[in-house]
Amino acid sequence: MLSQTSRYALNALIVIARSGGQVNVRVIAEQASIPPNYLGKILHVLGRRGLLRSSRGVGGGFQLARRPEEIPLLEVIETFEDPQFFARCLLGSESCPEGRPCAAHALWVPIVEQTRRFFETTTLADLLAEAQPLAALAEPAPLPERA
Amino acid sequence: MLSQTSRYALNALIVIARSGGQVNVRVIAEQASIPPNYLGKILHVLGRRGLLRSSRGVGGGFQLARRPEEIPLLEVIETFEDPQFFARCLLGSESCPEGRPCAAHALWVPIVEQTRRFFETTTLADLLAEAQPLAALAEPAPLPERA
DNA sequence: TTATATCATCATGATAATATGAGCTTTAAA
DNA sequence: TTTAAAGCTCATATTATCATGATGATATAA
Repeated sequence: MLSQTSRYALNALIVIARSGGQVNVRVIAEQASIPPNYLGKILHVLGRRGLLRSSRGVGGGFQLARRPEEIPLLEVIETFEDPQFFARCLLGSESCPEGRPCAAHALWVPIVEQTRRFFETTTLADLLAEAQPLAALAEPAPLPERA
Repeated sequence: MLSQTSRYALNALIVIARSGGQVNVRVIAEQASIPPNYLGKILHVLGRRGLLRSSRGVGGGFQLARRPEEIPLLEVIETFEDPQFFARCLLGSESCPEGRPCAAHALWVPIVEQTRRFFETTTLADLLAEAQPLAALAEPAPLPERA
């Protein structure tokens, strides 16, 4: 459904949000199991998109540019997926032109709309709410400070 | 959402179903705007899967192995997509292991389930029902016989 | 002011999906 | 029995995605 890149971005944002402050690429890469070099590029793009702020030098890293409740998943996904991601119909190679829909159009539209609405209304905060109980199960100290 | 290959397969099946009988690769490729060589390979796979029957030699071609009402879209899609297509969760690179779901799991499952159900319950016949009125609009003779 | 940690950027490689082309095999018709 | 139509199969090309590595720029701290 989503590209590997979008999944990396979402997982990285969860790690950053959970840290509550600034984290560097190496730490994010470790915690989210993402190749560090590739992650650097992804975070840079999220920065240009206005979702992250970065600072360089000793003690630098990335932090959220907004509160998690103000980051809908749709905004993350749009950054890395084809802009036609939700416009594209089931059978067509492009979006169905208005007034000349593909064979599956009427049947497919409700599914796409519901999916789009999910990404529009679900925010990073919702993922955190789901994720934290699990982290608590897995690790003794859910929010350890890092050097 | 779907790969190009799956979309080609669905569109090809629609053309074959509409013909009502046997059609050769060249004709299907023209009507569905699919590269003929690539289409040949796709149809061959659909044949091995039991969705199509083929016959060679002069006057040969492909035809449906079952009635359109008995061909759920899911069966076509499973032929070309990753088997994990519907098991894969939003954030995970694999399906969420039982008892250790990813951060988005509980939120995402209803969306996936609805989508899966769509592909399970929608058949080729449903696509034909959608497609035919459009063909009638576009062409004077909706179901021309072909040599 | 020097050293080091860190993000920024560019160039390159690996892999999978998509697509093409050529020759082989089977079948039906002349 | 010959011929040609058509699917079958394999080898190769193209493209986008995913990923790595090396170097440059910048900020902090000693």
